[in-house]
Amino acid sequence: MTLRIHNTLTRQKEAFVPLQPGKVSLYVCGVTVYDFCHVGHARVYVVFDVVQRTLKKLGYDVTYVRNFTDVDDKIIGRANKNGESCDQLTERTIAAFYKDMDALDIERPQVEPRVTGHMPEIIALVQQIIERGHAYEVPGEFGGNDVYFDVVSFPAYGVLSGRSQDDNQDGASERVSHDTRKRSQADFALWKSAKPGEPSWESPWGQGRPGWHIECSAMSCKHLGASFDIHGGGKDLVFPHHENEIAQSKAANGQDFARYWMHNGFVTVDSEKMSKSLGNFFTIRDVLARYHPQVLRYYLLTAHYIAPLNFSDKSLDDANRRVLYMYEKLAAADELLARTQVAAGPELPVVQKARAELLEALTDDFNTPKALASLSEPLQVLSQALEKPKDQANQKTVAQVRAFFGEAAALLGLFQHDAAATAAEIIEMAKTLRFPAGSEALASVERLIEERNAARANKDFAQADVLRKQLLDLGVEVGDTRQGTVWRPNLGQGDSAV
RNA sequence: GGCGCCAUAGCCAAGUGGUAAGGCAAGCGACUGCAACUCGCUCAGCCCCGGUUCGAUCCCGGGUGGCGCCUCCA
Repeated sequence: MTLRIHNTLTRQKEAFVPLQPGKVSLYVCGVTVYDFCHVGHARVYVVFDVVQRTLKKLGYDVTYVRNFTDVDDKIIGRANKNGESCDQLTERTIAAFYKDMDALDIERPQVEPRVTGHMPEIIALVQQIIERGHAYEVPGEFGGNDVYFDVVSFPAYGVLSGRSQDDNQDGASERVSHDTRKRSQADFALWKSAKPGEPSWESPWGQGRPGWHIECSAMSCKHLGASFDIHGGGKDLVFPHHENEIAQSKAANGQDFARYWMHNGFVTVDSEKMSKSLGNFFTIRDVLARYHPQVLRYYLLTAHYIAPLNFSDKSLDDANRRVLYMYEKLAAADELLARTQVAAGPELPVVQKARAELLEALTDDFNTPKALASLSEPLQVLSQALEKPKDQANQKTVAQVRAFFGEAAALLGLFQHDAAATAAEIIEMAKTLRFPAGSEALASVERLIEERNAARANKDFAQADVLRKQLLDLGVEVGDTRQGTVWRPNLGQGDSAV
């Protein structure tokens, strides 16, 4: 099956042909580790997790590299503010990063390089760029030299972002303070001379540290080679970060750099980009305090990765209901299959169709909304079959659809957990959020339920219905089952804002 | 100012040159003491104006409305 990828470089969907048959090299820009990740970060890494899973499913031997930026102005600033070392800050942040990623079932890349571990490679790369005449030194503020990339010396500058050098001049001249040491205002730092008290490394230009962009050129080259298949990241990295990476890498070795560029759209809040600087962000752990990780993951996959994704309670609540429903159906299937011997047989058309649609969707530029839609029909068939579980044909349907969801799980990173347990977790989260243990709210719900049960026992149904209405007003749905009365919060009517 | 993206039902969201997936919500029916859950059924002429075409939501041009990048940002 042919994989098609929208390539930022050409702004077109192209058939994917790897550099080496059977192998895919993938580099995704990681995070600068000075703070917790927000939902925007979650989206990138969930998206590329699905990319990576799809590539594996297609039989490729995937080398996935995702870096940590652990030297940076913001890290230094935050560490100083906290009164701790940069190392302490970055180590702690990386641990938190893993906790978030693991919760979202994001698989670890094969290589996770850190900038601090690649100084020799970075320095060598900068030297190479200087030697080839694409960078120059200027005196730094506190001794040592800064090294800048000479944009004018590299005519191809702008291929990715579609800007001419004149465009950049115009824009930059209004907002960026002029640095008279730079030959062109578009020139960017490859190496920064150290200021007192900052982490620094010995280099041919004195004590200093790398500029932001050079690290990715150095690390991708080391772990994937000068030329590799796919380079990804958030849309905001197209310019200048990725543009600069291309310039540096090509200037250094003259070879092709990444062949396919993938950029995911932003997570927005009220249609505005979620970002640290705007302050309109929600950390992953903020969200996971209110929604199950599977719900967040599902939600992040409900839009195509290129499109913007507007973050809202309403959307999460929709996802919450749907994911709970799906897990409950899978749990019911598991329960049936655990006590039933189902004979094997030819695969049902509905499963064959769904599998084909799922794969087709993912191989068409990782169309996850379409992929999720492909699960609906088999799920419906499963639900119908579960209505009459003694029917042998239905049992077969349940077994086959359940098995198919196992396959889908591997691709989407959903439904990989025990279904009954996950469904229970989702309900429990909603309960404890709205009716915390020991709270008056919980006590009153339980009191009403008892009263209602007493009324029902006395056949006083009028009173029972009054109490049901009261519970509903509290956001509680009551269900009378053979096992007794159960209740759950009315998902999606929460008053809490994210 | 430069470059670019988006505009599909109440909400979210796919998609195709030939009369629009899926989800949530909603309505109706079944089930139920009544309900919830569940199952079944119902539910869009695709921002506006031109053009190309036998035919456009999908192609081209213009407009309007959102948004992004050009400064750190996933």
